[in-house]
Amino acid sequence: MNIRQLLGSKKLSNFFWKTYREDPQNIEAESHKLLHRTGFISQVSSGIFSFLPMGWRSIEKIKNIIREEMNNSGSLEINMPVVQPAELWEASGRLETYIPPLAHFMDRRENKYIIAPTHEETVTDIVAKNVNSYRDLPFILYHIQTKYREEPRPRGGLLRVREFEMKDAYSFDMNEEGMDVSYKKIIQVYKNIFSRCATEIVIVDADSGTIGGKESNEFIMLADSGEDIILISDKEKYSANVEKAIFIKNEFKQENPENIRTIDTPNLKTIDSLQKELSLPYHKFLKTVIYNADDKLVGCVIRGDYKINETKVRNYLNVTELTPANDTELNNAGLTPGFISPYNTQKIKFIYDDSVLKGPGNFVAGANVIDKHILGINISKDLSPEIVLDIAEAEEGFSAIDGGILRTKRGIEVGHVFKLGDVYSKKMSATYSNQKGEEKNILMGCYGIGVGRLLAACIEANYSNNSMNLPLTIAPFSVYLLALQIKDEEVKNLSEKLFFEIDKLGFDVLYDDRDIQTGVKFNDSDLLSLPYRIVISKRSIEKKQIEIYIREDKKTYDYSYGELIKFFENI
RNA sequence: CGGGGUGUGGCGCAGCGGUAGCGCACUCGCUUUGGGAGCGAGGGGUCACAGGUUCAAAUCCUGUCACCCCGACCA
Repeated sequence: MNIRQLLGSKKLSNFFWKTYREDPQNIEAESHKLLHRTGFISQVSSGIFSFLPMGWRSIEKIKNIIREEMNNSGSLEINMPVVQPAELWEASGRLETYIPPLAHFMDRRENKYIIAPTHEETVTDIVAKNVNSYRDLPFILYHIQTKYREEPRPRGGLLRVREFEMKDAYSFDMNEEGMDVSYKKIIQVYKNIFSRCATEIVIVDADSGTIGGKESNEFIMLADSGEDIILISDKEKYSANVEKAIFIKNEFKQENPENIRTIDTPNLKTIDSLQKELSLPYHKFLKTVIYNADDKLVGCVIRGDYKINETKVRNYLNVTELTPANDTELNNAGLTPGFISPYNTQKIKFIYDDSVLKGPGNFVAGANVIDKHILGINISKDLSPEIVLDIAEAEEGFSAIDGGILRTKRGIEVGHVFKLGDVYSKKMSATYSNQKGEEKNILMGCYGIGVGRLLAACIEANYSNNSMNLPLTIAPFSVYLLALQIKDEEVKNLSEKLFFEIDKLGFDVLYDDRDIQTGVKFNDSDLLSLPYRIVISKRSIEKKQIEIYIREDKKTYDYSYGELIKFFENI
């Protein structure tokens, strides 16, 4: 390749690149603003974006890092289709249960096709058709493919979209031990990937949601703009998504059973107002919330010093819809909104949080009569709960199971791994014969990274005013070679010579050879904020010094030509 | 799906009953050019859409749609 061709796709006079001076109207997320202003993306519709040449270079760099690390781990790249027959999803049982509902279309012959939101079904089908023996196991397959999910609310530019590229990997093992090995292997791969993208991540215990399976971990990049809330123990041995987090509940001395008495509590419908009125601590109250769970009413009872974690309730009940019941539903069930209690309420199934058994024993609860509460309800004497489990939500300051104190942080979920076990292999007959010739279910794990979201998250983590500051590994280019007075032959020659030399050393150089205002070039360079910026002008030729700005140092240096080349040789 | 906000040239905005304007961007010319230039000359918009009120609608009314933000839900 000669220098002209090499320059072709790397000089701005030839590049399809448009930057914007102002933020687009309405948008909030900094990564979204910057992705737009630096011409990385172009919005097609809500949650659906095109990548432009500059943005696509970063995406490709991220994908290459992912590929290298996955391949190094021995995983094998494949490719699975986006369009899939509905039968595949019928086999796993997710055709009707997937949330949000699967996007689909009918072909000319009225056959139903799914636009895939994920690929467990497809990969399990491949394995069911092609694996027979324990000799074929274990292995890990992955691909980087487009997903489409009908998000209720796309947001934050690339942070939450409807169509996106995901790297999804799937492990196949003979037994639990093997599955654990694969799971740990991918966790290490993910650590490598994120550290190469220069993002600091926290690994947390997570809920497995629609995907299913038992154990699950999320990779969270800490950022105030993130939509996930996580809890980290200050002893740093425990961290979890709030959906999943457990904690040590306060215990109180068990009291002797009291007699029940009803009191007037006009308009005191909340624990807050009652607590003030009665001058009793929060843990003396029972909080009862009635939910509509897939059109059936279920009651949840928890001690007043805790809140209900709806994800935990949903998982226990194995339902898809769980919303607090409205007043009409409550009245129809003979309940009095604001004064509900499990006492003498037979029609409804109640789930108790285990906090109710940790003292003090006697509680204040609603009387199921308007403007009345009951004092002295004893948990074992009067209620004798049958279903007792953990349905409490962890909060800032609670005691962690490692002996530390839980702290709340916000973050962006950039990766998620699941131990699926035989959830899919059982339903889709992905089996193998073991050494004894017995047919066994293959145990699976699945592992995802959202590519575009990772880019947005890196920007959220690194941006400063009007600058993306992407790390060297994923910035669209490494060096911004800014030539001033480009019409000057000496400037042009020096610039091209330098371009070629640095390019040969393995750095992507973006050559700004545009014959436009100096200020525009500097501002574009600041927006893109590549790790290195070199300025060539008549001045450099006169002084025989070349100016380089090193972002990491936030400093400008003057080097001779030789020194500059040496500098890049030593990086 | 609830709550809020915004829709006017490519982008950001003003106009809020009398038939469309500003800045930037774009095209041409000259000058300038190490921090989003100056002067001059141009091109570009059925004012989101559909009804309605009015002599007259970007402007008022009704409805719809799109986008953004908060929540719900979700990887």
